[in-house]
Amino acid sequence: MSAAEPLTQKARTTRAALVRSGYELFVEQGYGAVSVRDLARRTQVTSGALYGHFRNKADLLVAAIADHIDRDLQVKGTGADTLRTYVRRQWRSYGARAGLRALLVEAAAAARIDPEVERQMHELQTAQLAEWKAIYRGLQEIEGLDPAVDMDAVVTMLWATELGLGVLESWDVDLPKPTTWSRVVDRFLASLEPAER
Amino acid sequence: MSAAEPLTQKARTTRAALVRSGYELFVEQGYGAVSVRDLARRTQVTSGALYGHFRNKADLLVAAIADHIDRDLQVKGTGADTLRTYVRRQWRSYGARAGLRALLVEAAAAARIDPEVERQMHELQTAQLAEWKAIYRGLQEIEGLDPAVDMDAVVTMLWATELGLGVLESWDVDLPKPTTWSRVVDRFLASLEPAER
Amino acid sequence: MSAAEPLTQKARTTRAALVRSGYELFVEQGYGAVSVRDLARRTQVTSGALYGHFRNKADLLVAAIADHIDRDLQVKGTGADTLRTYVRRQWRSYGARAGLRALLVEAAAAARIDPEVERQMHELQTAQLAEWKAIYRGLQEIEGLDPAVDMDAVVTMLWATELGLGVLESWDVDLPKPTTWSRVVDRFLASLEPAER
Amino acid sequence: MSAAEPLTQKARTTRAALVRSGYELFVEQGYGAVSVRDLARRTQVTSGALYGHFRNKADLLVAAIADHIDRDLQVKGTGADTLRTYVRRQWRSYGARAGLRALLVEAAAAARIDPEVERQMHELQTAQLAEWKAIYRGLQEIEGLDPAVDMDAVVTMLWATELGLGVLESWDVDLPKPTTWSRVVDRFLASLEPAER
DNA sequence: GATGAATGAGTATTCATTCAT
DNA sequence: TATGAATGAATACTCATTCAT
Repeated sequence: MSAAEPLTQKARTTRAALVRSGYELFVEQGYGAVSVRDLARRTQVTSGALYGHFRNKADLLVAAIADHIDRDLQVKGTGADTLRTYVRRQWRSYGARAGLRALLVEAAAAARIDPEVERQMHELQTAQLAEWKAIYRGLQEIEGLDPAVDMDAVVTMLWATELGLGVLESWDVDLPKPTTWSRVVDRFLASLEPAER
Repeated sequence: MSAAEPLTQKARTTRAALVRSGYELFVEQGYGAVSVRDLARRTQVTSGALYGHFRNKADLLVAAIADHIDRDLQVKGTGADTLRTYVRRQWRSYGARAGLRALLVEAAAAARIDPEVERQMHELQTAQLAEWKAIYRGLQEIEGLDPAVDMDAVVTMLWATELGLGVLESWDVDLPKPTTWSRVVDRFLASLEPAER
Repeated sequence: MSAAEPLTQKARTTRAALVRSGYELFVEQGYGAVSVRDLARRTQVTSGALYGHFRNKADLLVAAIADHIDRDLQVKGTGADTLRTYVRRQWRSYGARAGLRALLVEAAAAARIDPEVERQMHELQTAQLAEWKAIYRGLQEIEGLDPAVDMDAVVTMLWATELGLGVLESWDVDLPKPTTWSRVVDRFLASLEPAER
Repeated sequence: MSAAEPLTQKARTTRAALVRSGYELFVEQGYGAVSVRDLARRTQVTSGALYGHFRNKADLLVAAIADHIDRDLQVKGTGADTLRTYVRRQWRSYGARAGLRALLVEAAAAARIDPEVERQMHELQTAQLAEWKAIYRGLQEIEGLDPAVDMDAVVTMLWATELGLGVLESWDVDLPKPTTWSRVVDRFLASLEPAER
C-alpha cells in the first residue's frame, strides 16, 4: 500500500512516528499548510527518510487516516448489541473523531487531484462500509427490523452524515447539541422498525 | 463579498465569465490543480484581470459556490408542499448537484487553511441552513409533525448527508441508488407524521 | 522554439541577458553545475523570470547554443572563395569557438536524457549542415573537384571532427598544434582534387 | 584505478556485473537519468555495495568505458596490415561501438564538472592515442607514406571524427552511410602513399 | 563484503500576486 | 479595467553517499 514494508525494528519505529506526526500536523494546520520539512522536523527525522516509508506526502495522509480508522472507529465486531445501542455507542465517541473527520475532508479534496489517493481511499472506505453493512444486516435480522429497509443505504447514510458534519465543522458552522442530535438519530432508527399495524 | 461592486456592463460580464470558468475548471480538475493562469486563459482574460474582480483564487471558488447554490439548490420558497414532497423534490435534483458538491468538498479543505474562506463559507452555509430551518419548522407546524422532533437537527442531518455523499463521491465509492436512498429518508419523515387517519 | 515570444522591449532585453549569462555560466562551470538560481542571480533577475522566457534550464542551453552558432560560426554565405580558403578561414576562428564546443558537448549529453533537447538540437544541426552542404557542393562544381567525392560526407566529417575535438578538450587531452593540424586538413582537402593521371 | 583491488572471486564477479549493468543502463537511459539504486537493482545488489567497488557513480562510468575500449576498439596490435586496411577494419566495426560512443559523450559532459573524471579520461585517452600513434608511425615508415604528414595529427583527427559522430548521433542527426564515409577517408589515406609504382 | 535505513543538502519548477504601462 | 512581465517565496522530491548492524 505504501513503499516496501520496512524490515528492521528501527524502520518500523520511524514509520510509526511519521504516521503520528502526520496525523497531528495535518489536523492542527491542514494538509496543504504542512510541508514535508515540517513533518520531518516534528518527527526528528530528515525529509529524505519520509520518502523511504511513503511514496508521497499524500501517501502519508492516507496512512494516517488508515491508522486512525482502526484506532478511533469501532468498525469491527459488536458484542450482543441492538442496532440502537450499537449506533448510540458510535455517536458517543463522535467527539473523539474530530481529527479523523478533518483528515477525511482533506483526503476528499486530495483525491480529486491525485488518482492514487482516490484509489487508496476507495479501498479503505469500501472495506469499512462492507463490514458495517454486514453487521447492520445481521442486526436487522436478529431484531426483526422491517426487511423492506435497505440496510446498505442506512449504513451509507449514517456514515455520510458523519462525513458531512466534518465538512460543516471545517466551516465552523453551528451544529445541534449532541443530545438533540442523538435524539433525532434515535428517532430515525425507530422508523426502521416494522410498522405495527 | 468580493472587491468593490462592478459598475460597467462589461465588468459584470467579465466577472460572470470568470465565475463560470471557475466553476467548470474547479469541478473538472480540482481546485488545487487549477492555476490562476488556467482560469484566465479559459476566460480569455489575463491573470491580472482576475484580481480586479476577486481578492483571491479562493474568493473565486466561494463565488462559484454561492452562484451555484442559488442556481442548483432550491433553498428558497416552497409552494404548497408537504415536507415529504419538498424533500423528495430536493433529492430528485441530487444528480444535477454533483459539481456543487465537489466544490463544497474543495471549499472544506480550503477553509481549514484559509480563515477568509472559512468566514465566507460559514456565512453562506449559515444563511442557507437558516432558510431551510424556517421552512421545515413551518411545515412541521402546518402538518402537525411530532413537535418533539428538533427540525433544526433534521435539516442539518439531511444537508450533512448530502455533503458527506459528496465526500464519498470524491473517492468514487459505490453508493446506493438515489431511489433506494430516498425511500429510507421518506420513511423517516413519514414516521414523524401524526399517527391517526 | 522556446516559450511564447516576448512582446515588449523590456522582455526582449531580459531574454537576451539570460541567454548571455547562460552561455557564460555554462561554459565556465558546466551545465550540470549551474543552478537556475545562479543563472538568475547573474542576470539580476528572479528565477521565476527565467521561466517566462524559457521552458527549461535545458531550453536556455539550446537558446545559448543557437545564439552562438549564429555569432561564432560563419555558416552562411561565402564570398568568392575556394574550398581550401573557406575551410582555412573556418579553422582560423577555431580557438574562438571553444565555448560553443563546450556547450555542444553538454547538449549532447542532455539530449540523451531530454527528448526536447534532442529535437531542438536535431533541427539546429540539420539546418546548419544543410547550408554547408550547399556551399561545399557549389565549390565542388566551380573548382572542378572530383565529382566522385560525396561532399555531404566531407562536410559531416569536418564538423564531426570539430565536435570530437570539443570532446577531447573536455578531457584536456593534448592536441596537435594548430599549424600542424591545419596542414593535415589541407592535405585532406587536396585529396579531393581529381587525380591527375 | 578504483578502490582497493578486489581479492575474492565473488568480489570480482560483483564488480564485473556492476560494470556490465553500468554500461547497459548508461547507454539505454543516459548517465544522468540512471540512479545508483537503478544500478544496484539491475545488478541484484544493494546500493551500498556499489561503494565497495567504486568511489563513485562517475567512477563506474569510467570503468565501463575502459572496459569497452578494450573490448570494442582494436587499439592494440595489428597484424601485417597496411594503414588503409587497418583503418578500414576499424571503420567496419564502427556500428558496434555506438554504445561506447554514447558513454564517451556522457563522460565528456561529466568531465567538465568532475575533475576526477577528467583526470581518468585524460589518462585513458592519452594512452589509447599513444598506442595508435605508434602504430600509425610504424606503418608510415614501412609503407613509405609521405613523411611530411604528421601522423599524430592524423590519428587525432580520425578519432576526433568518431567522437564527433557520437555527438551527432546523440542528436539523431542523419549521417552518411559508413561506406560513403569510409571511402572519403580511404581516399585521403591513399593520397599519402608514394606516387610511383 | 554486504545490507538498507537514514542522511541532508540541493534543485528545478510552479504559482498566486503585484504593478508599471 | 486590462495587460503581461516580473516577483520571490515556497515546496516536494531525488539522490549520491554513509554507516551501524
